[in-house]
Amino acid sequence: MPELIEIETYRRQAEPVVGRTIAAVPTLDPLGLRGVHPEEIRAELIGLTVTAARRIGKLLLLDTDGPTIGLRFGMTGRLIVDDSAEIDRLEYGANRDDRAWDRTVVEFDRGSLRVNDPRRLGGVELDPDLARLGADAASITDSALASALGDSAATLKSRLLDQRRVAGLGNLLVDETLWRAGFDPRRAAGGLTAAEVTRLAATIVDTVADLTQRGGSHTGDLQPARERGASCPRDGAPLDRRTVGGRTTYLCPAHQR
DNA sequence: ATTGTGGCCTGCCCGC
DNA sequence: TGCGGGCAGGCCACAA
Repeated sequence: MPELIEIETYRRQAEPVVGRTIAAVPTLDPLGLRGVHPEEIRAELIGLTVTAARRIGKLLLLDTDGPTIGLRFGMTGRLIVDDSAEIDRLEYGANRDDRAWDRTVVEFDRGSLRVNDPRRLGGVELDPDLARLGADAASITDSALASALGDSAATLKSRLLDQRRVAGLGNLLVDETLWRAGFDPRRAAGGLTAAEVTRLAATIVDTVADLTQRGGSHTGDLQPARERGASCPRDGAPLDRRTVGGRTTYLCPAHQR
């Protein structure tokens, strides 16, 4: 999916719909509704006026004068507001805008919003439980990261990917951050010293800011080396490709400890 | 409770 | 050119 950086772009894109009223919801993919019947959500949505566009982690929130609308984008979801998309290409996503992949379409009194998601892993939820999300990675503090890592025996990477602990990081951002900070993703999350937690928190914040400026989660320094047989862009050592936290992981055995 | 695994979906890319 | 296999930025249910 788009990670925190892309969802923040979507949030800015969605700002113009604040103040608009939902007139119709012609498309709602049942697959993304967690068992709730499309008609049920449609009935609740029609007539609502959007009051704010927020983001927590990878969750886009549209507040209204009724329930809050939560939009998730899965791995391939893109947001199109008033028929224009700011991100027209996603790493690993399809490069076309096929209307057959529209999973959510909302028509307002003026203009529209749609989620185009070939792989159908995103979804819509009303009044999502925000308590299930950890501190937002873009501004995470030392102490928030320390409590997110806790004394966990799980790997550092899996803990950083766990949205209940730290919200917003996906596979690419975690690999980039750990590579920059020089941590082995397989280390126990609870095994970091206080100084290491401080260094990691700073690297997370800096990396998110840096890649935001560059234009996306896929613009990291490690990214060009995310392929078999590649070498570390920092020290030239052969990169290691393995599964950590259930995800494909690239790491440098020479400088990530 | 915590941690790891498998599966959901579909498009794309590579090699034969 | 066509086909099959492997891959994918997320998340959830489930099992140990």
